[in-house]
Amino acid sequence: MNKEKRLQLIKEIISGEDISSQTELLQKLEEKRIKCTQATLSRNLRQLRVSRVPGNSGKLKYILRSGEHAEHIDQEITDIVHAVVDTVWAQNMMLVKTLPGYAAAVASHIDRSSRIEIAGTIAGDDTILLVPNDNYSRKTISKVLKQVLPGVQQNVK
Amino acid sequence: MNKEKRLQLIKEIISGEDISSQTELLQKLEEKRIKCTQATLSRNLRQLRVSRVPGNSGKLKYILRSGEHAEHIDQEITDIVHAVVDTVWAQNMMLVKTLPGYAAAVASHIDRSSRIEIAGTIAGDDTILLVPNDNYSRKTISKVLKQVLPGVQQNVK
DNA sequence: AAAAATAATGTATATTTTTGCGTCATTAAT
DNA sequence: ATTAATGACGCAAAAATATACATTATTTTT
Repeated sequence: MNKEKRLQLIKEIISGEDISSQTELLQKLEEKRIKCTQATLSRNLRQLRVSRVPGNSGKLKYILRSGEHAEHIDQEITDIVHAVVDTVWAQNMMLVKTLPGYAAAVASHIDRSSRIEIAGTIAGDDTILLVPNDNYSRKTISKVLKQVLPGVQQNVK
Repeated sequence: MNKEKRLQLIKEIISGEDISSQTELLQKLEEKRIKCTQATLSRNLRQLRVSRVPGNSGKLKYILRSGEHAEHIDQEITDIVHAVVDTVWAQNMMLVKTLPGYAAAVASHIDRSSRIEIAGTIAGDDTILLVPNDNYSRKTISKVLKQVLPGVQQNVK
């Protein structure tokens, strides 16, 4: 089982070419030796907030909602992560502290992960306010952030 | 037969409330004495570039695609209200999404209303976090915002 | 004004997506 | 170390959407 890898690949594929059905995406994944069922894809796409929109040609295609213009997340991850200094919970929201001037970059990175668990972020200079969507626990959010910002230590409680 | 009217109504309905299926939309239309079939809706939605996206709650909903907003971007915004793209509730706070770069201006506008119901706002580039004071309901806050930013459509639920 | 071309629509159906449920795996709690 | 809780997944069925085809309306051309 390698969900993370699959999610990453899904993002890459749909932002790289026009995919119009889950079955089609399934095949593309299979070419990369990643197998799952269409049902799983349906769930994954929701989690990534991928949506199917009428493209310019009129044909339907999948797009990353918040990451339309952005490139996929790649090697830079590790760099960005180093800017994170601390994470704190308050009022059911997470405060992510960064090195001065890095908040925007990290927030943008979080935004582009398009995770459904996150309602939105607001970045100042060295602090990010991360607002979870309703009904997601701190624990869940922490997990998500762990995926989005691998290696960052978190104070869950 | 009155396609134009129907298209207009579709836009109004889906931007005013959360609709999650064409059948549901069909019923809303019928309430307004506009009748057609699901097949026609499917075609109309494509024409309007409406798409179905996983909303914050995880549930699917129809939205008018960014083409609209994109047009706005080039234009000069005369009324600050027009910069507001969407409002979302999460964690008992309201997220006000704006066109890129407009959050500060809109937030400032909200602040200057000095409404007691609002504890404060924090603005990023295109998102405002509006923090209500304790013991004010979502509904109340929505009403306040309606007064402060007249004409902005809100999804209360 | 008739004919021809184009657009809109409904019906029935095909295609696609979503979901309830059972199972197995992973993680947390006792 | 067990047991409980959570998450991921496949399968199959349900739900939802898209479309081929036929028909009717609308517009354009002659």
